[in-house]
Amino acid sequence: MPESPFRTRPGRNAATPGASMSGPEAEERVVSAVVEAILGHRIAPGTRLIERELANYAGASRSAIRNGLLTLAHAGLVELSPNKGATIAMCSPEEARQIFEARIVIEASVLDILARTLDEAGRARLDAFIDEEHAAYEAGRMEEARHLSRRFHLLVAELSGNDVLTGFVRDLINRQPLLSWTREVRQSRFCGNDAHKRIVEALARGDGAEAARLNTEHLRELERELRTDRESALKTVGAEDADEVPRPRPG
Amino acid sequence: MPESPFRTRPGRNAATPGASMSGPEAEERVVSAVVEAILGHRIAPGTRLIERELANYAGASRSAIRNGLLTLAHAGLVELSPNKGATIAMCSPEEARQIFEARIVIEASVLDILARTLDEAGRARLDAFIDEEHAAYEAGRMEEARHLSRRFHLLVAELSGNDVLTGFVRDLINRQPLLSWTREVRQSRFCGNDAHKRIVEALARGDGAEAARLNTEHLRELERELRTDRESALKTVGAEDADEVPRPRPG
DNA sequence: TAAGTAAAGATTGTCAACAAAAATTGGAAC
DNA sequence: GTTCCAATTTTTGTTGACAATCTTTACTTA
Repeated sequence: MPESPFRTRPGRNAATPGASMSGPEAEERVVSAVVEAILGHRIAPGTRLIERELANYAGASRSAIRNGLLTLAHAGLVELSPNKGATIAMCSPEEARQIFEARIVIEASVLDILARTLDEAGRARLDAFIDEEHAAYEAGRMEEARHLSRRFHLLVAELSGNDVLTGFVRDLINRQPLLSWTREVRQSRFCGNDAHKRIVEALARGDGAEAARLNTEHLRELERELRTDRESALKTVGAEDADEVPRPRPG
Repeated sequence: MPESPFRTRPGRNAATPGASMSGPEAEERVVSAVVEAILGHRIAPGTRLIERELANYAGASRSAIRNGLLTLAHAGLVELSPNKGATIAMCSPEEARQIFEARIVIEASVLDILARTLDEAGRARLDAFIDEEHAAYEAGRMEEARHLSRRFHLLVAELSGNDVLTGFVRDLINRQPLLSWTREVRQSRFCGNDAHKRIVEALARGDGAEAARLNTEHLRELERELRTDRESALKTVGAEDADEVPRPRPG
């Protein structure tokens, strides 16, 4: 069984390595493995991805890996430089700001659309989702809670019925974990506050402007938290265990 | 000299075929050739792209072509289906609606940002651009005018300083020609009305809301024109010269 | 010790050939 | 004339090998 090419936390692997079967699934396997690893904060930005290692890991040929990396690069999750290879993308503070700005304006538009078109079925899905999210949080299943918290914004986009905007939102959400390279993001206010719930209530009232305002506030708070996390991480960067969290290699 | 793989209008080629040199430029050459051909309405949506033909045309190997097609697929310009190959993407009316909706909301946000941040240099660039656009229109250089007309919306995004949103706008604009498959889009109101000029004026006043409103109106009119073009094209589809405009092949 | 340099190793970029799948062609039956 | 089916051709998918490039290592020199 090939070893995971990602440095992982002890007892937690990036994904189950596939058999050595190849095919179009192999490409997807690599893509989703990398995405999952990024989302789970198991790879740090700047980590170099080596084609051959990924190929062995996924039981695929280098061509499939190459395609997968191209896909990831287009999604902004990895950076490709000619003759140098692929690394997990690193977001500068400025890029992070732009991503948040983009999320704010696009999600505001989506909420505005949704407030006008939300039907009973959609409302029911949102309510059920909020309950599920709350339950995960209450039960202390933090990883799941964080996952659902991200999914909420995607669900809102999906319900708006615009696949194009939904795709943009998905890309932006997937890049979120690149913005902070601390392993464990503070979860306190993630789902503790009922920001999502209040957004849904505004939507149910048909008040798109208020829903957008709440969402904007919510994202701004997230951005603030992230920035403080980032700053504190920079201060203590020398004290961490290099084996657990791979440091970005320059160049 | 290899023949163009695109059916072209007489006396007008998709691009100058490159020498048989290979390399990373080959991939870009194919990508830009296809993009240009789509933008110039020289390939119809649904046209099948055959790897070997593209390879001969661009003087590249199939690998490079394959990467290029993947890039184009990510941008939504071609569709890839396994074992079947690549075709120029076809937009359903619903997709077209979604693309316009996305443009409307994203460009509105961009204009809102820009109204607050536009400086003298930016203002000057916009004015110069408007002049250039007008000049091209007056001189009857229609292809250039159409090109500049699209570039205007991109320039606005660029000036907003948000690369993420700019990328989204670029993708959306590039897909525009897929929405109508008539060869010659009626140009009458494209640059004839001074929609762009009025948008810039609103921006200069710092009135982002008005700029956004004007832009939305502008895009809605474009969408209306496109829809009528599309409908009339559907009526006369049997009467056209099959050699000039390749019909989409089903499957 | 530090800096510079050349060899060795590792990694990516490219290609051509082969295998698998799909599209086309031709012909037979109705 | 139309429909079905098999053989052929075309096209895509995959692999492995080789060349070009970058990175590391080891060594020399100041």
